Amino acid sequence: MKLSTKGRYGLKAMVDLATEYDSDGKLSIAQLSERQGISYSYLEQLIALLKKAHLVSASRGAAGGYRLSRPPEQITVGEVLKALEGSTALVECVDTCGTDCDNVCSCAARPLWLKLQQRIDSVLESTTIRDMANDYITQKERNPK
Amino acid sequence: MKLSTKGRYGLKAMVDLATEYDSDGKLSIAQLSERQGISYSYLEQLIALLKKAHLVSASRGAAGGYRLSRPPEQITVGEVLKALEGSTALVECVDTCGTDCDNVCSCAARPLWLKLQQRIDSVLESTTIRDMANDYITQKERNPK
DNA sequence: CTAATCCCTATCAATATGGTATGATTTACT
DNA sequence: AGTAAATCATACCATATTGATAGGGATTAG
Repeated sequence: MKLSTKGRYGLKAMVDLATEYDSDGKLSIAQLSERQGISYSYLEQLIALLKKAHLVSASRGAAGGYRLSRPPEQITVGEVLKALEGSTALVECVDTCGTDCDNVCSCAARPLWLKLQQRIDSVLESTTIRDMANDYITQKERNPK
Repeated sequence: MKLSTKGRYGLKAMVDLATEYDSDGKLSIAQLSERQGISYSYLEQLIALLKKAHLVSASRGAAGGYRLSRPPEQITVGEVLKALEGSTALVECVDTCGTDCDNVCSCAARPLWLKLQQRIDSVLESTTIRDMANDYITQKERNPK
């Protein structure tokens, strides 16, 4: 029940990009990886996932970089995690009902999974990257360095 | 962000045991594995985890088996999952604050993790094995076989 | 005594994770 | 035109986890 670094690193990168959105700035992978202490090549792969999901757009070539393809208040954490991790489902059977599991209908745990998933999704879908960026900025002001 | 079969199988076994609790019955690993279609040896290891956490108690020897060591309404899903998976934390930094991560205090994602974890735990701690067993039974009545 | 059961540990294949490396392509700038 | 900076696309790899199998010992009801 762990969230992998894929989700964590990628989300942090998105928040970082969100702080740059209003000033119309771009961030390169080099900048992002430096600001967050993440390996360049690894981050490259994560950004590729975000790009495939149309959450960021790239400008290639020298002086290129990435920026959010939508305003940060229109990007939910759920979307980001889904792009990075494939799905936010705790258990497969909650989204793809009964493909691989043959006793879904008589599963003792299914009601719990559904309830749990519902609560998780409600948080993920109601929180935007803008919210996180705001939290981040006020946090930084209180505790610089 | 997946829950492994460890947690799923183990939890289902606990619910199975809960249905037997009132009639003071025991269930052997052979019975449990048969009723749920899980490998005997694998289930054995999961039950060992539950035993170590004092959630079930065993009687050894012929005609032995397992039963819950407490009434099912006093066992929360959270306890069970913690015993099986080690922790229910989505991200390490939410319980062991700042042991491995050196920028906890300036992490853009931390407020989100805390909020998310809070919601998850509230479900896990307020749901008992008894609740799940009840759900299971009524579900079975509606849809026998 | 014996069969049934818990108990314990070693092993293993498959997959996911987290990361490195390398080279090709595109493009701004001089 | 040339070059440096950047994205893009793969291939590779070490390690850990997962999900299981196997085998044998210890305990106990009948």
